[in-house]
Amino acid sequence: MADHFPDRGTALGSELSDAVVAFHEAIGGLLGLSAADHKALGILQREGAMSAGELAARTSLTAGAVTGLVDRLEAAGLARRDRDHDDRRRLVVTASRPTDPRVAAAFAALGSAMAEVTAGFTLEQQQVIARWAEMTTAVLREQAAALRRSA
Amino acid sequence: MADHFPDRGTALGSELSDAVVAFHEAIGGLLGLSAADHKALGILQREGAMSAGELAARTSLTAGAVTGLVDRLEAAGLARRDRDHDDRRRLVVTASRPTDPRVAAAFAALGSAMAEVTAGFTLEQQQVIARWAEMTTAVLREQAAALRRSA
DNA sequence: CTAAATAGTTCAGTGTTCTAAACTATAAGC
DNA sequence: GCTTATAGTTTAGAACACTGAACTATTTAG
Repeated sequence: MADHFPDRGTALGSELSDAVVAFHEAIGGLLGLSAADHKALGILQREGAMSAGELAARTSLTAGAVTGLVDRLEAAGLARRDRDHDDRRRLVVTASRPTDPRVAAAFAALGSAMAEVTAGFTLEQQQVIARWAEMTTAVLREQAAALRRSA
Repeated sequence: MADHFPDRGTALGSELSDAVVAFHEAIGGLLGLSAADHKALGILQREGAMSAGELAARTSLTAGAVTGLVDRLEAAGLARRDRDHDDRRRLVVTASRPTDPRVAAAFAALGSAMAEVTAGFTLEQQQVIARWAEMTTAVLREQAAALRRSA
């Protein structure tokens, strides 16, 4: 994703983007998850517990594939299956906190390293950065959605 | 990748990170590439042309798998195979500019949207953001490398 | 109460990509 | 010039996750 961008700003952005992806992959590798499974876990973490059917819709997988997906997440101790009390056909899939101490350590290390980075900026500067991050996130989401539509 | 982070700064970072991954995936989907192939293409774009063996080392794939990988990239018009002049056993794999007009359009759209974001900040603020991006990139790379070592 | 619909699981078959090993072509050492 | 090493390709087989369809359990409608 690099040298499509001519100017320095987007070059920086693309370096950052690569680093983000590399970190995601490293975490996924540690958990023994494929990229697809890791992505599904991300959906569960971000959007909270949901039924298997909803997860199927969000991942564009069939019901059968979701069964296997949840099997793998559960086996890795990263998600939980519960029956819905009201409708006992339904399944509630919940992301668990990863119990692997290496994962916890990884997030702790990232957190403290990022805290150190943050400390290098004034509060005002931090607000500027936050605003940029918000705007950039919105742009990326919008562009990704547009791409999906055009595909 | 979401709710591991307690504070707002890292929450923002994780949103940004998700958005980056989503954009990567959307581009990959448009090109009809698997995540692994897309990643390999990224390596080629970022680090420049390299031999098949070097690509194997960078992707942790066997020689045989790289043959298939380069086949797919070449078929998609995203990479080129050339014989090395000095050592004619060697292959030089070069990433090509994607010819698909939708990809070009996607990057153009992203570029101009990001230019608009950038325009919302003073030069001084842009420098702050750039510094933050550089530091964050370094932290992420370092943490990813540490994770890979521990795995 | 029975029939139809719905939620998930299981299973058989398919496609994809990987590894390992045999193979081809080229280079380097002696 | 042989011999050995190296670069990449080919091939056979294994692993894996997916789809679609049959199946089980539960709920809803008539």
